[in-house]
Order: sequence, then C-alpha cells, then structure tokens
Amino acid sequence: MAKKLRQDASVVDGYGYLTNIAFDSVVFGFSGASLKILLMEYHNTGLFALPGGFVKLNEDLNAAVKRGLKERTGIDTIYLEQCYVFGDKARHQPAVMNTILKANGWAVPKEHWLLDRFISIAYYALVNYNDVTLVPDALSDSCTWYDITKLPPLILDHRLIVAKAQQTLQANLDSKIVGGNLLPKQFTMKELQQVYEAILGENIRRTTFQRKMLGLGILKRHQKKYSGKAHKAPYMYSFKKNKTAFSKQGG
Amino acid sequence: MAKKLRQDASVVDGYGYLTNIAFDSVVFGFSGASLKILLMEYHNTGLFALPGGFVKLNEDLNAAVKRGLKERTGIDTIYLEQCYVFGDKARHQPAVMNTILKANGWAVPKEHWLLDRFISIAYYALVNYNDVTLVPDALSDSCTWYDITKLPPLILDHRLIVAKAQQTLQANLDSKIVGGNLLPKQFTMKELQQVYEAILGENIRRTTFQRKMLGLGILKRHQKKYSGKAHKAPYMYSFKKNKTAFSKQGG
DNA sequence: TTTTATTGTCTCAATATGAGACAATGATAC
DNA sequence: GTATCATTGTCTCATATTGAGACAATAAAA
Repeated sequence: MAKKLRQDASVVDGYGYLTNIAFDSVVFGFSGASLKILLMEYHNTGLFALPGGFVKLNEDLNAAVKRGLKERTGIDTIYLEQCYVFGDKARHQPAVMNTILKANGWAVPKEHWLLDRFISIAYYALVNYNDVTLVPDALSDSCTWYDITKLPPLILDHRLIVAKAQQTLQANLDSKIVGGNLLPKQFTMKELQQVYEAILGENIRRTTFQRKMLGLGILKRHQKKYSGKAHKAPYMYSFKKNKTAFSKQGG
Repeated sequence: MAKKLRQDASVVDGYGYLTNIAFDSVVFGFSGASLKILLMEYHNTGLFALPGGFVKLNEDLNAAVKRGLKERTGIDTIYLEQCYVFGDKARHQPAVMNTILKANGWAVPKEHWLLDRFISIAYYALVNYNDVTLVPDALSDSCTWYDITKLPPLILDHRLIVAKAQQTLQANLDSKIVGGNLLPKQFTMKELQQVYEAILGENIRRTTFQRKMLGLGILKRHQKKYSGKAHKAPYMYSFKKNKTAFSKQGG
C-alpha cells in the first residue's frame, strides 16, 4: 500500500517517469463468439479510453506495459505485441486531459506534466477472458469489456489505435499463436474457428479450416467434450508448446 | 545557415526537442544486385551507427524522421515504415555517447541531455540508390552505403535494429510496394527478382517469379531495354500507381 | 428406435506453385 | 549473311494447396 501511494505521488508530479512517452494497450479477449477489448471510463466525464501508462526511469518499456496491464487485469504473464507508435503533434490536446483531471477534483497548473505532449507507443495484448480480474485506475469508474464491433466514442486518437491493433492482429494471425492466447488451455475446433472469424470479420468454411489447422501439426488432440447437447461431441485441442514461437525480441 | 546554426544550438542543450525520445532509420538501397544500408562513422572513434535524430516540440514524429533522412540523403518524399520501438533500459549507455562527444571535442557535463536515457523508434526507409546525395552530420566523418551482408560492428543495439528492419521488410515484401521504391521508375524483371532475392536472402526460380509478378496485375510493361549485350533484350516495367497502396496511416 | 444438430473425414474440382522445355531474340564472331 | 551464345518470354506437366460439398458417425432428446 505504501508502494501504491508512492506511485500515485509520482504520477502527480511526473517525477520518476520518462517524459513525453506514454503507452496504450488494446487488450483483446474472446467471449460469446465475439472479440472484445478493455476500455476505461473516466469519472464524471462519459469519456472512454484505452488503458495506458508511463515508463519509469529505471524500467524497460515492455516491462512498463506489462506492469500497467497487470494492474488492470491481474495477469502476470501476458502476451504482448507492439503495433504502432502514434506521434503526431495533433494528438496533443491538453484540454481533454484537463477535463478528466478536473472531473476528478485535480486542479493542476497549466504546465503540469500530464498536460504536456506525449508520444504513445501502442501495444496489443491477448488474454484469456476468464482469467482477468478487472480493476479501474484512480481516474476511472470502470474498466470493462466492449465488443469490438460496438465501441463507444473514444478520446483523442484511441479509435485509430484500436483500428491499427486490429489490423496488426489480423496480419499476425497466421504467424503467431493467437488462438492459444485468447482461449483457455483446451478448446474445441469450433471455438478456434470462431476466434479466427471474429478477428478476420468474415465467415470461414468449417471443413477447410479444420483441415488446415490439423495440417499445421501444432495442435494436440485431447478427449471429447460432452456438452450435454444432442449431437456428436467435439474433440478438445491444445497448442503444442513452441511450435509457432511466441514473440521474444530484444527491446 | 542561420537556421542550421540554431538547430545545432538546440542539439547542444536539448532545448526544443522532446526528451527521452530518439529515432533511428535503416535506409535500404539496392545496387550491384545486393541490398545496402546507410551507416554513419563518427569522427575519430571507428564507431558506426544508424542515422537518427530527435523530435522537435512542434513536429510530427514521422515528419521528424523525414527531416532527418532528408538531411542525410537529400530526398524529400521518402518511403518510410515503422518497424519497432527499442525501449530496454539496458540500451542506456552514457559512456558510448560520451566517447563520441569527446572525440568530437565536446566536453559535456554528466547531466547533459544527450547522456540521458532514450527510447528509440526504429524506421526503415526505401530509396532509389541513384537518387541519394549522402551528407554526414556534425559528429560524423562519413555517411555511406554498406552491404547488408558485410556490416561493421555497430554501437549499442543498432545491429539488433538492423535485424528487426530486415525482418519487417521481409514480412512486408508481398503486401507493400517494395521493389517500386528501391528501383528506378522503370526496371527489368531480372532487377526486380534480384531485389526480392537480396531481401529474402535466397534464390528464386526465374520462371515462377515472372509468372507470379505478371499475374498480380500491378506491373505495366514498357519498351525493351537494349543493353548492347549479345542476347534477347528484356522488357522494362513500372508499377501501376496505387495498386498495392503505399502506407499512409495516422500517427 | 427415431430424430436432430453437430462433427470428423473423404472426395472431386479448381487454383496455385515447382521444375523444366523450348522457341525467340540481340549482338558478336566468322 | 550465317553460326554462336547468353539471355528472355511463354508453355507444359507434375505436384501441392484450397474451395465446396457429400456422407457417415455420434450424443442426447423425443
């Protein structure tokens, strides 16, 4: 708790953080056959934004993003990919941040560090929907899931960040283990297909998809899953470890 | 010239730039059937590095990178793609920068802004080898082309940045117009194939390559090119505009 | 035992790709 | 002129890969 207080203190005056650098994360989860992302709603403003944060002076960039995501989701080992850096000067809109701070009861001077210009490094994360315990930050009422096809308006260029993350996720769908990070350890072929369909935004032919996935040789077949429904029970699958390597690059 | 002096002045004290943020560019060119990149050699140090720079307070990030590249290459409209952000704290090695500054006759105090920690946003650029006019910066003896397969040791994590850029270029080879930016307006099929081979680092079957390229429908055929050699003259081609769209995303 | 909603596998056609054959050049040597 | 040689452009054929559907095998309920 003492630690938590010191962190808040440094956010107040900016001490202990790299300046002009922020990060924002698009956290993808999968539930009810559709793709969802995490959004924060700021107190008394009706404003929605992506979860984000700042990098400490003695902290790796990637570690900072993981720290931020752990605070929101409770997850320790989270799957992360960089997707783009947003650095236009037009994204510097101190009025927006001022609105949020004021609605929170923070009266800050004009030259407060949070009102300065930030370049935002955008990441996307993949989590198992059922593993997360959502926690809003000090400025927010809520941190909750929103269907990617039904997002409320977002502050600044956050809608653009989401679009870019979605685009990157689509591009990475074949080269990275996406399904394995969005689904539980074991899953059915149908669930995996639904993940692909939600990410690509299009229907996939069942038989072709099954053949292709099995052909990759990265799935391990387990027992059948008896759902109680009146039809043939599907097999459960898991991803074999280290087949399509998880991203682990220097930073 | 007055402008140039003011820029130097601001680099000296850091005034006018965003703090903690730098960019580095891997500039690809194609010549003699092989892929080359631009490297700077610092005065009296034997140290090689990628061309880079800093972002002005009132400047878009992408514009800053373009400004930096224009200073080195003389090219105005340069093809750029982001590739990765390097933000580990381990890349903060003030001793290296100090060596470079000292060799240049700059005695700087310990808390000089150039000795601070920087997060580097890495870009790659594609240029037509014959269009560039290379200009070293104030700290460098030279700015010249090096074959991608024969690079000297580079400072800090610049070797890693090159590797990442090469990787990204490979991944983008099919989805972006790479050849059209590395080659002159018109080129032969053989030259285009050599670009692909240099980027992928492997040989490509001639007939299959030709069939695939023509099949894409993005090439326009022009007259033959008579080289004076004793064999059939190849056709010249150019890329049709806006077929595989140039990257143009918000920032 | 039937019925119904799946699921797993096969087959056949339609494309795409790998690998080579081969005729058609351009200049040069004779 | 004619023969030679190093390409280049286009085919052809065998070999994957993918699209689209057929069909038998369930699992539980009627």
